[in-house]
Amino acid sequence: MDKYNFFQNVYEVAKLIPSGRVTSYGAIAAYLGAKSSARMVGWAMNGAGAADPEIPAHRVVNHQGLLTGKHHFGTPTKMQELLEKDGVEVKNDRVVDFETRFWDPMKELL
DNA sequence: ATCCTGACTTGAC
DNA sequence: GGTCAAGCCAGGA
Repeated sequence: MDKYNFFQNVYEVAKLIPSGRVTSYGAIAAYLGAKSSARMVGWAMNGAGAADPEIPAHRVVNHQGLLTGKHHFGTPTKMQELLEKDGVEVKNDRVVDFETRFWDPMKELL
């Protein structure tokens, strides 16, 4: 645990993201108290596929709603497919109504 | 030990 | 309103 707690927290929060909702790295980072380390959230997500259960990293996008991490999936379109499968409409590598579908752990999870 | 890179964010021009 | 630059932490070479 200890310093690895951060990564674990990221996984926990990511797993709590409801279907059809998306959040940003910064939001998770802020919830963990590491708002200045949004990159670490993305880095932590690097082990999302290795985590158990697997982390729905496709529900985590950047603050713009852009599928920046889609390249880290099997294929560049995998992330979009997963999002659409969750009921999230994706257009031009961007989540439609991102602000409406935005899930803030600090407010929703609290 | 140093340098570079990265799934980000914010601020300034 | 778009583009550039800096800040941030951690890990790999």
